[in-house]
Amino acid sequence: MKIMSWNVNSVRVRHDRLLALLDRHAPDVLCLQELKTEDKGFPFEAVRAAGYHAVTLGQKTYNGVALLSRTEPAEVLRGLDDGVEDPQARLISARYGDTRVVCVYVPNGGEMGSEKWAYKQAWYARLIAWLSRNASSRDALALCGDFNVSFDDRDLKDPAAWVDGVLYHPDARALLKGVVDWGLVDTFRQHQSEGGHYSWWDYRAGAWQKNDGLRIDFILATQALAARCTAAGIDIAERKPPKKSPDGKDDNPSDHAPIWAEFGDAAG
DNA sequence: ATGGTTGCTTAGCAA
Repeated sequence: MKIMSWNVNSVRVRHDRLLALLDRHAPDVLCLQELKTEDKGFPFEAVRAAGYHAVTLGQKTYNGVALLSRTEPAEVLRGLDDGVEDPQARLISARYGDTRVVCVYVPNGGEMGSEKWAYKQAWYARLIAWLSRNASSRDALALCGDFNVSFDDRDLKDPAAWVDGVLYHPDARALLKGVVDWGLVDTFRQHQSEGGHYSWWDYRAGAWQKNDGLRIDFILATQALAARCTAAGIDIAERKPPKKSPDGKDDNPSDHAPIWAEFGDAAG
């Protein structure tokens, strides 16, 4: 089973790239974040024609998440569903066979001390509560998406430049640790211990050209699932800006690269 | 350089 996750940064602008990604990787499940459209703007027909089921939690302008899959999803859950008044579409989950997949777009957090930072802190706490309500760390579960936090110095080109910000402040790292401590393993680090592997490069200031990136997208697995993880990686080629085409038609990449993890079949 | 770029929605916000 190959699980992928991609912050697509507008599913409408990335329509052709999405179909190409499905063709290139043939994932069993693809988690998408930042659809930036309501459900009616999602390309259901094209995805179905490519051989995928799709369940979505869209939102106008911002956020929005989806799960694409070869097999039919079961037990689809939308939103944090905790009684908190919150219009932001940031979580969708479904079960595929024995494995529950959770797709999240964690809030960025703006600046430390801001209202957005408070929302990010609260959202992490609500996510852990959601996990405890809807799953067990003994189950096969993959929590995938854009977590807007890096784990450690290996995950950033320039840790000093980010340590006071919402993506890498010690208080931000503590939020991510809280999720991992619920009972999850970073599948990428099961297979790669070196630094210099990133999943997001700011569009601004030539970050891609300087490889000034951060690894903030993860596929986190419970021990039951992580034990079957045979490989994991990042498709950085998808992030590479293409040569300007002669007709001037934009074919920009998302600012995030897709990430993936492969899992063997469950024993017995 | 309080900068830079992209997307949604149309001048300002979010990332």
